[in-house]
Amino acid sequence: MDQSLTEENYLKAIYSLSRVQPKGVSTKSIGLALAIKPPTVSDMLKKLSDKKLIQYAPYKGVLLTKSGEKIALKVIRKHRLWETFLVEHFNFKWDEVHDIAEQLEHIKSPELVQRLDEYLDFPEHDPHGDPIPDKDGNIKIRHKRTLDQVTENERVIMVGVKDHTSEFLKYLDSIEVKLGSEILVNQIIEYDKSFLVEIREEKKKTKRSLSFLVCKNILVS
Amino acid sequence: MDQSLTEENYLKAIYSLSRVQPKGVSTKSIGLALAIKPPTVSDMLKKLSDKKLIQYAPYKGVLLTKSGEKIALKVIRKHRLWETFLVEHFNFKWDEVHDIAEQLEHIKSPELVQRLDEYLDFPEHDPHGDPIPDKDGNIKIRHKRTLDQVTENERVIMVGVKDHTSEFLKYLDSIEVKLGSEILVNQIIEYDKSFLVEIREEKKKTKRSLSFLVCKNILVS
DNA sequence: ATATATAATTAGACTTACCTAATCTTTTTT
DNA sequence: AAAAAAGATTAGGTAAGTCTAATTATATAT
Repeated sequence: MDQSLTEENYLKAIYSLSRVQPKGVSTKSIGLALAIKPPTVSDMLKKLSDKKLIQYAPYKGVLLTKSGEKIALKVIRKHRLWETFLVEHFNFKWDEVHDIAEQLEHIKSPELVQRLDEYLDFPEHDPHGDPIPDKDGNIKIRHKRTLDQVTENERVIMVGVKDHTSEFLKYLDSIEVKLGSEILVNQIIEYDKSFLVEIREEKKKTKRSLSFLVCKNILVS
Repeated sequence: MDQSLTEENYLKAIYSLSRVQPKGVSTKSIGLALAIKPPTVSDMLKKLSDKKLIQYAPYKGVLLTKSGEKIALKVIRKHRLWETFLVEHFNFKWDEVHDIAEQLEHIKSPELVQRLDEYLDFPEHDPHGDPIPDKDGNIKIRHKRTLDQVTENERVIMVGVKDHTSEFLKYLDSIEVKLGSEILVNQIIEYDKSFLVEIREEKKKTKRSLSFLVCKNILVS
């Protein structure tokens, strides 16, 4: 009862999209996410539906069933564990691990995942701050604010990113914003909604101006 | 110019078979090695030949070209590095790693292979004693004797296995024969060509009887 | 040296995962 | 409420990698 690599990718995409569109995910959006044309997506939805991995009625959006979600979470678990491994043990940077993890997440060996989890001492978050589902598929989804929702004079901690692209992550590196950084919002500029902040890292304090778009993609607690 | 997973498996199989049949590998034997029927193999040989990865003329045996060999060695390198990693860092036993490495060997990321190699401190042999090609594809092939070729009263060191099946490896575990074990050949029984040996492991000496078949599959130096 | 056995290839078909073009459905606009 | 736009599906086709059945080529044995 093993899924193909392709099926796993569809389930993962549907899982991610359903967090944004909880009422149902469109064929089109799945196609966009996976760079696949809608008719192909349509065929696959039929197939996943036959396998009872998604709830699907033609022309309606799709959602994962319990068993579909279980599989998606397993793949996401592997992806995030491998990313953690690559950063912590192989010295990759957080912007370099996505493509490799995209391959490693499809390795089929429950025993290997278990050993990996142990080796990393059961991490709860990956290098981007995303929660790692445990081996039973439980995932701690804390609803986090983005930095743009923070008010003036608040002090917050950076705990994740919404944009996972290499470009964004490298930009954060360049301005020395990382997971755990303390961010003090000094002033919000009305005109362009940019934020003047102070970033505090053990002993080092740096003042920065962050654009609205950047703030939108920084998760804080 | 990347090979498919399937193509990589064919190249690897041809590489291994050509060590035993250096004049050329038959379609049939490739099929047997990969559990694929000869007509399918025939098609693939055509394709690999078009890509100049093998020397192939219908009805003659095949051999790898320089570039085909280079690819085969890269895959073998990855396989053996991953096996080493799994045993040394994830506490897998030497009979458990083959199937997982069979998947990991197809991960495409030169950077990852490099980091893996560094992490392992550039190992020269995998957990079964097989040599690991270096990053330029150089492999140290020492012609090793099998234990059955050893004469009475010789003292040798176990350096590898010819049979890589889980069954054989577990049998060796059960009689406490491992890489590095010192083996003293006390007597060779004419009747069934079995060997009476003494296995020396730091302080422990054990007398054993090893069948001809077992001796045939133990490599020594 | 011919007959037979073995090996390899060709022919035709299937599955998975993709595509384009055409045809519905549904939603949005006017 | 009808027309237009957007979205989804159907129809038919392609490539990779597999198969079986039939054919052809080579090797072996009398």
